[in-house]
Amino acid sequence: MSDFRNNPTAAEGTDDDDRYLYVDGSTALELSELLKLDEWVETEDHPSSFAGVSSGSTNSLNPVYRAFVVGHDHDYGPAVSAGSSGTGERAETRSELAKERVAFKTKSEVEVLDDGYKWRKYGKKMVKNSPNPRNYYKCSNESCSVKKRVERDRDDPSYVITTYEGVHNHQT
DNA sequence: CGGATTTGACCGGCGC
DNA sequence: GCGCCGGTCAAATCCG
Repeated sequence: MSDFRNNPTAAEGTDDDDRYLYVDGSTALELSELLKLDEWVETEDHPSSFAGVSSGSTNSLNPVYRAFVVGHDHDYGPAVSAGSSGTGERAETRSELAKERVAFKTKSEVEVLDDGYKWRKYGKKMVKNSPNPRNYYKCSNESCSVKKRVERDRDDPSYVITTYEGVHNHQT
């Protein structure tokens, strides 16, 4: 159940501190972030960028990017907890985006897709909901605070979910 | 030798 | 107030 768009599983309520907008590559987003997404998509679209690990294995060059989104952290007022009146969904708080998150779901055997940036892994964690570990990367550039989070799909291990956080303030 | 990984520890937030 | 959970740090290690 790749419920990325929203999590009706309120039963747990532990995960999902942010919401994801499920958008296809064709769906139009009115946010300026879309431009960036587009950029990313285009970047990914170039198979030449798919260097991957030197495993030499025949990686399936059949990328299917799918999800992503723009969420904002901060301002997570616990005030919503009282939203017992049905669903207190409000997807209109997109006035200010403190941080931006873009998640790609790609079908690939290699988790590390070369997007042209140098990443330094700084952590690995096991998430409770998935048997697969989650890797944390950070842009190697000094003044670039972009972070990346890579994990495999819980249901489809053949899919890799890469979540970018922040924007690069430097060229490739 | 320098820099990237690794892996466990540490920490802060949220829920109960 | 305590414990769970996710995210980050940092020291030791590995690799080029």
